[in-house]
Amino acid sequence: MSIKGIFPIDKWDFKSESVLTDLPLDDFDLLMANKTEQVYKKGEIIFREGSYPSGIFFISDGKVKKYKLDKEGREQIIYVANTGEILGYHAILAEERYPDSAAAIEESMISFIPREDFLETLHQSEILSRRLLKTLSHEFAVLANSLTMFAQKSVRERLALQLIVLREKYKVNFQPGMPVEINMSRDDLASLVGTARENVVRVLTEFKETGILETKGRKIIVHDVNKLIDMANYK
Amino acid sequence: MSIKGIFPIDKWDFKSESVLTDLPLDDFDLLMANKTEQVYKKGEIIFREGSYPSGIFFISDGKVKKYKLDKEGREQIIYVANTGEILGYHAILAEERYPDSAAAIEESMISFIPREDFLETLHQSEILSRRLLKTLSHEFAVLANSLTMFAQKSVRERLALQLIVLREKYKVNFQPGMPVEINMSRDDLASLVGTARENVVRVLTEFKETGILETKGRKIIVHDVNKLIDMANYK
DNA sequence: TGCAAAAAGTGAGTTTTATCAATTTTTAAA
DNA sequence: TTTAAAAATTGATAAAACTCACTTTTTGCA
Repeated sequence: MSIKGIFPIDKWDFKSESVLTDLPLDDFDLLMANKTEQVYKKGEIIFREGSYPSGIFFISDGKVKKYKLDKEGREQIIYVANTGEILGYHAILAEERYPDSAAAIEESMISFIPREDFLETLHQSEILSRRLLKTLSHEFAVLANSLTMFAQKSVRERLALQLIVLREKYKVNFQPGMPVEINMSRDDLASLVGTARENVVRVLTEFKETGILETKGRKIIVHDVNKLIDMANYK
Repeated sequence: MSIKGIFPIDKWDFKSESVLTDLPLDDFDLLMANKTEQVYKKGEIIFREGSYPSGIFFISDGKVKKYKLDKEGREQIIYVANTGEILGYHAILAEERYPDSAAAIEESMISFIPREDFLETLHQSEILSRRLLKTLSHEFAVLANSLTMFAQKSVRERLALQLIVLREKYKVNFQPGMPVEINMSRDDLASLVGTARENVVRVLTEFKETGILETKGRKIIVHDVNKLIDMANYK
């Protein structure tokens, strides 16, 4: 059985991939006219909170964390964006500075589309505009879920929940029964779950002892998603 | 000095009032053609999470909490919407069910605009579409802030922060130096701050003892916003 | 206006989470 | 492969937050 039958994964995923796929050719060409592509190494910053947006980014391949730093420098991950998703459109559409920072969490291939091209395409294309409205509205639901999770769930429940979500994001050429390796540093995991690294490690140890998962070095392999769903205590 | 000089209140406010104000007359008329107006008493539910959206709502006067219930029935307030703001558009634009519930937290006058009228106006009006994109993108920034607050701030800091924000929302015919009465139940405050009622009461007592605020029955009057900003420990 | 119900407030004990100080393991570069 | 640096892990203690049981105050309605 797919995860969708047992867990509402949609409610934890932005789905911004669907914004650009199968856009009418005219719109797509206009948008991509001046795109430039670049490799970002693990840890490299794509844009910084508070700076002025110069365009949007498309993840051809890789994973990117969207995060905020508080004044003590503590990082909070808002969302992990995957291959096919776009970044940086919020700031341009809101006519504000970037509300968060973005950095690659693994080596990633990312295209840059200049602000003017994005806005011009948006002006021309009702489909793009409609899709952005749809995606942004869906994002509202996702963030409302995350917010509620942070406000109401324990560290153990939050980690269980995020592992379920991460497992989906780390699927590549997945076949049922195949193991999925979640390859994320404990620090990133901690800042995704909103706790200290030590607590993540302790709960992971607990999950290992109950047979929910296994670790190989930093990699996490989930053996029992159902138990994880139980641990998350999520409707 | 206005609050804007000392605290970034914009980052905590959706600003959805700006969506409908001064819309071109044609668009506005089309949108309002079949609107119906209704009074909601304190506590009355406007829509429920998980149900299908039949239209959008406009708050002519009053205040509305947007919230989610977990499976134990514990409530988490996502946002407090004020006079002039609109509600319920996320679900329609995302083509999903309502991601949260909405209920009046004081007697409110609210207009209902049918889904079809909203969508037709959106189709006709590039301005409406642009404004929604702008508002939704701004909301992303607000929710990212809230999420980070829940993940990183203590109960005391969160309560201080929310009191600063609530004080702005409860301003009516405000003149500098005038007292602002925040009239919200301790239960609602607790579910806004993401803690138990008892903790809200304890921190409020502490704030009273340090002269930050005063209470009159359930009403809270903030005397020293600057100290509150200090307590919130917010950049 | 009085009164019952609801809401607010208090205290004590327990659980959860954070913090600090280490040690061990893993990673990646030479 | 070796090895130094980075990352992960463990343990102990302190601080924060939660829960339960209860008392007091406020509210809104008869």
